[in-house]
Amino acid sequence: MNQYQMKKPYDHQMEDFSVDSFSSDSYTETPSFIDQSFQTHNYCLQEPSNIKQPVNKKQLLMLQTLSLYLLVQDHVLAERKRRAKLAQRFISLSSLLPELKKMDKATVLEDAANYIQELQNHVKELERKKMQESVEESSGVCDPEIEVRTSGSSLLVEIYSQKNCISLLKVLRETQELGLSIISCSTMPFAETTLLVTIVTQVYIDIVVYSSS
Amino acid sequence: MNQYQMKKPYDHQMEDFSVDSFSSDSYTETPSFIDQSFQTHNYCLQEPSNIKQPVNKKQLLMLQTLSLYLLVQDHVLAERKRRAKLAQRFISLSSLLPELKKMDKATVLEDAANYIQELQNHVKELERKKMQESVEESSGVCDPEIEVRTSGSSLLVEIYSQKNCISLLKVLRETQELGLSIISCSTMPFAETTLLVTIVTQVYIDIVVYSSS
DNA sequence: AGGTACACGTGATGC
DNA sequence: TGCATCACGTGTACC
Repeated sequence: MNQYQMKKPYDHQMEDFSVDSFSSDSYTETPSFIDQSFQTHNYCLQEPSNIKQPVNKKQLLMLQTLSLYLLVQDHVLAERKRRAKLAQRFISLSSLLPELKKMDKATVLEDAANYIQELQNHVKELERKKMQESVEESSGVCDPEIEVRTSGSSLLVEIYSQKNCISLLKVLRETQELGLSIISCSTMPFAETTLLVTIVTQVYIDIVVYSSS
Repeated sequence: MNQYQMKKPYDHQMEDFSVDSFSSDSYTETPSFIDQSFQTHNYCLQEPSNIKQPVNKKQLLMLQTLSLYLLVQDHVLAERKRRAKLAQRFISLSSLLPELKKMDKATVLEDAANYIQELQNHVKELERKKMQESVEESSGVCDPEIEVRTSGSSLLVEIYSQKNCISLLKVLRETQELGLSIISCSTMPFAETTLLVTIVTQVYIDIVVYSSS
């Protein structure tokens, strides 16, 4: 799964990038002059009278070399951290891809791109269907003209729906929830595309009927 | 957009990786011994009598060095090709990501992973809704019990639908397309979740009615 | 100026 | 055996 972390060409690729772990690499092992430099530094601290003595050319060169070395090591460390981050991201990304056989970096990138496009198309398709459905539905729900006539406690509701499918059961259930007892309900098709719904109800509790639209 | 191709640290990062374009890099420019080796080789070809002469140690060393050099150059070229491929894939991938500000490799990888997860969740959500809708719909379309009674040229159809929304208009339209003249159609809710549809029709042409329960 | 990111050439490793 | 891939240290550029 995580081949990115398994290769250890120089035998010093550690999780924490500890400098102490360097051993077999001639490029990165601590040069011999380091110890000498540190010893010189300690010596100066131990004998304050010598601090203001101008360091000789050899010592100066060593100090310069040391600071350069430390700078370079910093650079090496930073680069190593960056690579580790990239490797980790590669692993995370590849773990999201389906049917992943080769764990190539190139393959991971390519498959990720293909997979994203595939998902985008899928989403687009699904949302297209969803959209047209909701358009159909909302135009069916919002459009109908509703006419109400009363006579005593009786109520005549006429719904004139333009679209294919209004949720008749929902309408009837909501009617009942309003405290209206349904006496009869008839539906008739009209002009091939519209539906006339006629509901006769009886008010059996005291309510106020709000006309919306 | 394509920062991956813009950095030219050694001033020899070319699109076609032409070796001729190498100029300022001490690591990759053709060493001085190359010309000598080629001259030696040409000399041997021009004077066949000298071919079987054992080459001296210096010439042998040069030839060995040359072949090694060519091998190394092959390696360099292959690695360069690989890097170019990776960079290209990075560009392709990043071009698919929305709202991409930083074009970091690390950022591209992270954003790609996040985007994929986002899309996956989106698809999952959409398909969940789709699924439950189609389940509702199909159970509403397939479940209803239908009872038909005839009396002369009259037809009484009773549809007992379990679910929320059957496409009543569709049923009525198809009824008419079967050559049935609709006399009346009444719908009544029943037990809060079901709908009883009663259709009275008259057969006005000679047809054969198939029962597709 | 220091930090971040990159491409490079190189040696190593696995098929 | 080549060939492809990798991680590494390094030099460089941009902010």
